[in-house]
Amino acid sequence: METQEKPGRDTLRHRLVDAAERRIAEQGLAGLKARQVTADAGCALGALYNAFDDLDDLVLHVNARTLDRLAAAFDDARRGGEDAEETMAVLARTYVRFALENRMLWSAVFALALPEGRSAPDWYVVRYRALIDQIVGPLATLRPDLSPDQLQLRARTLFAAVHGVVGLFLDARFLAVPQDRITPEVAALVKAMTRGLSAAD
Amino acid sequence: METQEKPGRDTLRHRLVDAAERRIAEQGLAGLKARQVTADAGCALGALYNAFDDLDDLVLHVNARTLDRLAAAFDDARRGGEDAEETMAVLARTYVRFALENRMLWSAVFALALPEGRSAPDWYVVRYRALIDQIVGPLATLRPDLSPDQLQLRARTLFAAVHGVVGLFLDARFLAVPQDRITPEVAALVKAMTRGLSAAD
DNA sequence: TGTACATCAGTGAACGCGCGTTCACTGATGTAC
DNA sequence: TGTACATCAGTGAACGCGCGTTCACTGATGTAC
Repeated sequence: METQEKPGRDTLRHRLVDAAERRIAEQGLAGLKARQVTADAGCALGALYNAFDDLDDLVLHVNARTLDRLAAAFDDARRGGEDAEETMAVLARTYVRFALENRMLWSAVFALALPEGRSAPDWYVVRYRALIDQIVGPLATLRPDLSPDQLQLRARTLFAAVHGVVGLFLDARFLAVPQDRITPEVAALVKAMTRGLSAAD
Repeated sequence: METQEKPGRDTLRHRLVDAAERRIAEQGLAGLKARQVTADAGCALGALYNAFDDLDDLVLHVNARTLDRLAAAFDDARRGGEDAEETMAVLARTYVRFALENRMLWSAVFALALPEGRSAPDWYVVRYRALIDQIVGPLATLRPDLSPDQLQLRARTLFAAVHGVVGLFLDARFLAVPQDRITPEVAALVKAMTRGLSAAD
């Protein structure tokens, strides 16, 4: 179903993803409209449906790109840490910075609600899993007591917890929190969660 | 602007909130439509705008009710704990159970996106703050080293972290996690976060 | 080199639908005299 | 007790708009002979 990604930097597909990415970054996922994005990409409305199945499909491609960028940032981050504990700390800081710098794009990753029956395609889910795996690495060092299965789970928990903190602090729905207080809070959270010996479970 | 809540159990306002609550519980926030909810409540479409400013206003009232119910559950929970640590653990379990049993209603609390300029009214925000205050109590006992300001912040972090874990595990967008594994993970998270002496920050 | 034909990305007007909100109107209830 | 009038919750047809998706068509490019 999914066409092989064409190599061309200037294919219509590529231009559409670019345009959609810009649009989402500025207006949020809800601000992405078929007419706008095709105009931005310099093609007709109908061409969108030649290049992609539908709008959701286009959004999935933007999100995949976002996930890839975070994965790349994680790659860099992991090279930065001396030991596992520091690596975890750096990963956390990286996540927070990334989420702050890519607010709209990052929320789009979680805001996209596929219709009832439809679930995200493999090439998409794979990217999310890759992110978790980057956490499993250092976590395994810090928590040698956990089984591989438990590590997978705990890595997700950690990710989700940090995600929750950043997310809730970001949207400012209820009493905004100054941004410079987010990073220390997340640091404390991660440090507590990764402490080996004394930690519960 | 906000009318005094009429006492009557059977006012149209009350019936509309009831109907909206049922609708959201079953179909999610996105499934709430003006026509449906007024039909369910047994009134004409236009009556909705007599009773409430608009649909969002109605949703706010449903959400307020949901927040109140969680607050009530927290009240009970706090009576259950022997010491502060156990109280925190019970609160966490309560939260998880509540979120699982009220999935749609609970996500509606966070999914409601007020239009650009508009922010949640005071009578609404108050309820959210009350929830946080219930956490501050036991947390203060466990972390006497934190200032009131820091406690407020940390309570939010804790809440948001748990929220993130439950939320991400719930929506099953990426690899669903069996429900019975959520509670232990959250327990571990909370225990780690509330450990006093050795904890960071 | 030239001609006929097939292919297919790209076009944009038109379709169709869902849905929030409005507004002129109704009719029951309460008040004044 | 009766009449005239005001009030206001409740009504539902109509408005208006936004927007995703389709589809008959165009025109450039490639292929066969």
